[in-house]
Amino acid sequence: MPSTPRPGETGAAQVRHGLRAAILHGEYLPGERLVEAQLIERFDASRFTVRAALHSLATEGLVVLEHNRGAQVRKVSLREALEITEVRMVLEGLIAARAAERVTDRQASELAEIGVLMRHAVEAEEHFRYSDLNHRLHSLLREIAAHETADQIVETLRGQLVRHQFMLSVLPGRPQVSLPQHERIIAAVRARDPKAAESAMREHIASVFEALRTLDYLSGPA
Amino acid sequence: MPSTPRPGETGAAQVRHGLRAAILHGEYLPGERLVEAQLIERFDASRFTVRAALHSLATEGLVVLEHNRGAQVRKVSLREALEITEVRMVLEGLIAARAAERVTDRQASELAEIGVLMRHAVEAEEHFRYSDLNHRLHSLLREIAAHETADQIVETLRGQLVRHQFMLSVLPGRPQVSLPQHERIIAAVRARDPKAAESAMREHIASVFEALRTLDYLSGPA
DNA sequence: CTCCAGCAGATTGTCAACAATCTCGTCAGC
DNA sequence: GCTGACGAGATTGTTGACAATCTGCTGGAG
Repeated sequence: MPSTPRPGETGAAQVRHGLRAAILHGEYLPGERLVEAQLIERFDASRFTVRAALHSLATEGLVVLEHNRGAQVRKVSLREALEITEVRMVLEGLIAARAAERVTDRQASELAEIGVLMRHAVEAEEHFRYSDLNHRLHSLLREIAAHETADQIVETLRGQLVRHQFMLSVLPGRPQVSLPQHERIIAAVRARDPKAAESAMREHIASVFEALRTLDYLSGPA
Repeated sequence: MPSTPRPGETGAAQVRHGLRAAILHGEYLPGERLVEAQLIERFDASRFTVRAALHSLATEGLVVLEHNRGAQVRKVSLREALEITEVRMVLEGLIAARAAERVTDRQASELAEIGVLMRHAVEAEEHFRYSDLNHRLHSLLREIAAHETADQIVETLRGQLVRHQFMLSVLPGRPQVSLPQHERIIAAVRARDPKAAESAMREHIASVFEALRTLDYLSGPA
């Protein structure tokens, strides 16, 4: 599946999106070399196009380029993952605050609905469903906040974290911890209280931060 | 001055730095087209190299690329400038908090020194000197915090703001407003009080935010 | 006088070939 | 048996030429 070819897009953007998706899906692991010839075959693109995509992803921080040694998927150390999570904490805090200022009645009930579904998912122990709702919640908040700059940075950072976040979602007991946090965020935004929304979001991500740090001891200093 | 040629660097990075510096210095104005042929001559580089640099700066947000229409310096609207300032507010808040946790005695006295020099500069109405010290203060805080992720994002955003910040520094009365704010930040970091440092920094940049917004009415909706 | 089609010049997008560099296996010397 | 130099193969860096597209001008029709 060489990614749906979008007619409106130039080849470079197609390859970039495809490769980005592949890395995010874990098809290429951190540290793995991205050989141009392979990518040319996979995406049926020219070397020029592949090269442009690699450079672009390098600036985005998803791959690293070394002179005369080509590209490889960037390894994100746990220290970096923690830094990224800290940055996400303050940025999503900003987003939550703005969402509380701008939320419409319609959006407020959408939030409420997600909250209810989340509780059901946790009670039924449907972890995948809960993880999906989690994503929808953060996504909806960003949509409500309509803060392009913060939005784009958060999205970029999320890309760099995929592997670590995957590990997190496996941690048992997490949903029970995060559900009330999510509910507090939803309540604060619905109450149109920016400060409460920001601090609820920050506490939530701070708890993710701690969980990530704990994970370090579990997996050891690889 | 085609930028000092660094021997250790590949051509692409040289052109990128040079062009970046040129844009930041205002040699190319927002909206101005960056014609490849001109850049080839200016930096004495190949088209390939110039192209890579443009793509890189595009991902960084300093230029925009349109298909078959080449590159131009990105115009940052006031709305975007305000968004960027908000993001800087929370990120530099995080940096200030971390700086308060990690500051050494030696760094603390460096901060104190900058504070004294700032006061002198304001009293002597040496605006340029104050602006320089301002830069040094924020820079030192980032060094103390040693938060690579936040640091890099802030630096990138600062680049996108150059034009607007230039306008700000011209505003009369600003130093009198910002001096006490700076002093509070320094005091909080020296007291090793993360929360106080964060809120002092946030208040400072929130005030910059308001000043920027005011500027809108002065210059009109161009 | 105004508007639209068509053309020439300029500019960018793409490609294929060549040059430089690195990696890794091999072999001679100690 | 071990160390280090050598070289073939693989991979990336760079260049120049060619194709596609856009922009602004010219000229004719209404």
